[in-house]
Amino acid sequence: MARYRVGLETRERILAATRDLLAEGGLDGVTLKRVTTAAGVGVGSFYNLFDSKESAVFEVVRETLDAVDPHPDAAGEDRLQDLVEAFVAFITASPTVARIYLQLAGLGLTDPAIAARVLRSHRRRLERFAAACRREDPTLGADAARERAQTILASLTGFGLTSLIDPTFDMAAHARGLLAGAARPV
Amino acid sequence: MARYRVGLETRERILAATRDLLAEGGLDGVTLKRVTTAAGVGVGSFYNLFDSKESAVFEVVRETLDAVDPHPDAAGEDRLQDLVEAFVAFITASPTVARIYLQLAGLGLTDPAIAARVLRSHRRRLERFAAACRREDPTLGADAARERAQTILASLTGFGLTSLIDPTFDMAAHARGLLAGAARPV
DNA sequence: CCGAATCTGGAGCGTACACTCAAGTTCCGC
DNA sequence: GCGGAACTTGAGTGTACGCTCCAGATTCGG
Repeated sequence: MARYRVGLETRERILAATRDLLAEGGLDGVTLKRVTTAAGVGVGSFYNLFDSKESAVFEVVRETLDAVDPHPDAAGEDRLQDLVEAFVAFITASPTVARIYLQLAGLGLTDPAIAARVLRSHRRRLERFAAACRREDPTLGADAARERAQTILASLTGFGLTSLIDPTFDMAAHARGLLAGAARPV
Repeated sequence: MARYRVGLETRERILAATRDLLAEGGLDGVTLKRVTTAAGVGVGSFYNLFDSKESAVFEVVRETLDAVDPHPDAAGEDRLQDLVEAFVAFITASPTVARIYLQLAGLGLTDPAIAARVLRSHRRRLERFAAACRREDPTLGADAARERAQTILASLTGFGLTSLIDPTFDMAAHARGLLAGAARPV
């Protein structure tokens, strides 16, 4: 939608404002008025550059999701430990954005298009975890690796959620325990 | 607020309507108009019996949370396995209500009063899990038992969340694996 | 430097929502 | 069966929201 240079810059300012508001007050904190005010932009300009409020929010979330994966180009080489640590860092470093991810993930979400994208992102990460599992233990079959990856990723998600609920929960420590447990044979 | 018999009955009808709407369309599906229409009650009556929409919703969630705990009077006797199975049943049997719980739990929640109640409910369940852990392995210290309980409960939460995101995720199977892992010495 | 495409702003639209209020009705202890 | 508290009602209030519209300004290829 943006063709001229000014348009692209405005777009960036809007995304930055959306990101800030998201981090500050969660999904409910993002309203059109606040976004446009924070970006110093008219409402009309917003709709010249985005289809809807939701599309701007989703773009920010997508960027955040992509950012969590460490050097995705070298996905074929990362170790399980790196993936786990990256996930922990994602949750602990930017809890509000993580909260938004979990919120979008399946909770109160009515838009099936967004739900589908979240699921796709989840599956992609799952495959990456599974590959790392196989690399860690080459004797593992494809199915067994996927099972283990599912367990680890689901637990990690739960750890993240718990750390948002209960500030005393030490996510990093539990994640380490998870890794130790996963290394042991079942 | 309700003293007369009619008042108590109306209150029950409102709660039932709220419960249905919650299960049907999530938090967003609950509006004052829908609740009062479904309950066959005027808006004014609602506010004669509840402080706010939120308080009615929270009461339903609280009841649901209480319902998940098996025979809470005999809390001193239940086995870890029972607690885990009850949690799994809670998620799989009423996914929409479970979704609402997770939503309230920390995601997009701005009301600190409700956040505090969710945390309290979480802590209560945590203590129960910890006690069951100690009963299962009496050599466990209080702190070690609480750690283990935290791991199990957080993983369970993650399993529940994942099963809401990804329909192919088999929560019951992973919960069994969790139990087996917890029984093994670390 | 022209003009068509792009960008800008913000008043205003329609809608949905939670909640109030005042007037009338029912309940129930005495 | 009296009286006051509890209950009921729904039109109305205020507010917030996402989004449209469009006239005028700006950009930039030719």
